Amino acid sequence: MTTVLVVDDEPQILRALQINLHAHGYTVVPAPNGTTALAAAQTQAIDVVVLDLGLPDMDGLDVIAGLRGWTEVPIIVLSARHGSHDKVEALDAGADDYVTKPFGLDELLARLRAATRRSGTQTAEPRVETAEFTVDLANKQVFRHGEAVRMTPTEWSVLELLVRNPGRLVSQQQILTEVWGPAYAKETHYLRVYMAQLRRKLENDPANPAHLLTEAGMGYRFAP
Amino acid sequence: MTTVLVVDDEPQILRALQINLHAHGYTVVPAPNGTTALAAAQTQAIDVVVLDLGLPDMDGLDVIAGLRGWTEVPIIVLSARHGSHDKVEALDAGADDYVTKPFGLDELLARLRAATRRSGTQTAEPRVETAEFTVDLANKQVFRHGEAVRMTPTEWSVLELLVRNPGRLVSQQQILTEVWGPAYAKETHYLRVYMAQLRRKLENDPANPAHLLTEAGMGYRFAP
DNA sequence: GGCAATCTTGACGGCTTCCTGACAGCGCGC
DNA sequence: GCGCGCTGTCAGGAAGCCGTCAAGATTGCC
Repeated sequence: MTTVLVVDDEPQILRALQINLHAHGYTVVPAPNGTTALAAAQTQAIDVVVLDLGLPDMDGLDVIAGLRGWTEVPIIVLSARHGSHDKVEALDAGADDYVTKPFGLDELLARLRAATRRSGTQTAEPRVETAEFTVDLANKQVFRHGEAVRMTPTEWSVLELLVRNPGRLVSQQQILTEVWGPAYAKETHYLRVYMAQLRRKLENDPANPAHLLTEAGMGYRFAP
Repeated sequence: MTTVLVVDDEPQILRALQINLHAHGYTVVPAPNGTTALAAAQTQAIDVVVLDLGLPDMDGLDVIAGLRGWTEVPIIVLSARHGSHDKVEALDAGADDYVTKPFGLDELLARLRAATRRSGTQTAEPRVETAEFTVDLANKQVFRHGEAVRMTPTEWSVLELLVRNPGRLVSQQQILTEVWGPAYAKETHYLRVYMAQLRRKLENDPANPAHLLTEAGMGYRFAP
């Protein structure tokens, strides 16, 4: 099943795309603005993004840049602007395709197929493994030495964010804003508690973690 | 150097594309029809194909199919037909993109860049390398002779600033204001301490640095 | 209401990071 | 040689950060 993140600020278009894409077998994750779109991309497995450039809260180009900062997921831009300058900007920012409104649903579907066909070969597996534990992103399950490990919602959110950025340093701020919300960006104590719990559940030697690493003053890192 | 196979039956368009693409740094392999196009793709290393659907000898869709039989090279279709049916057919046949005539050269170039970015340089990460160490900007990680080197937040900030300006002289003031804040622009002592630490961690001979150079009285320079 | 699971909050010890001061070395002009 | 300005080196202590444990809140469920 292919999951499409659809970003559009007009509710009726969002709804229409949602219905039509769903009817063609896609799982749709709707987002009415850039902020929720970026948040959704971090926490869910997205196969392709359909992005309307005209958003209320931030520039569409910044959404592209935000996504391209850490993921190669195909991005198809929708826009009412026909100017070549706009197309060039979006494509150079990292978009894969640019479709001008009005567009036929057939065409969008074909471009979706083209985009997923390309990335499909290099399939990002929804499963991350280490020597000690396995994280099944799709099913939200964690195994350690073959045995299922129970996670609380918060534990899972933190773990998922780290595992979705393997090898990448994730700042405390980023974890806190993604998991608890922007108002909690300073509550670093939460993180210490939950990192300790995750390590106790997943690491062989919680005091000397092999995969859930802390970089003092910088953030945390998941080492596969 | 990126090589583009341009397939078009109209000599003047073919010639125009050839000149313009060449002017933008591409190597162009021209082909006036489908047969020579397929032959050329077999005998030369092609990075991306620009294909006009209206060919004299065979259907453009068959050219796409012929290429897709053995290669994943990106194909950008040019066509005078605006109908969504044509687009769907071409895309589903294996094309990566579909541009309708008339089109701006800027747009075609942007789509070329998008296509080659996807396929060709998937290893092109924001990484800066020297003979002795590698700085991974995206993951905020530094390797020296293959081994990860831990950086403190301040060390990383200084290093990142220098590495993001390779070969360029960065004044002490600039580093101090960027890393510590404008109020610290005079605290050059901080810099000496941290440059020493960076060199101790990264240089083979910290006393005779090869990459983190001092320009007396001016600032510092990163030499790749 | 009672219970269990989960999330917050507090306290404390240990460790990392940062700042700071003292001193040595180098290049330059006189 | 000598002073001067700039730079590199080292080490210690203060401040802040991190891990740990355990005791309240809060929530959802029976």
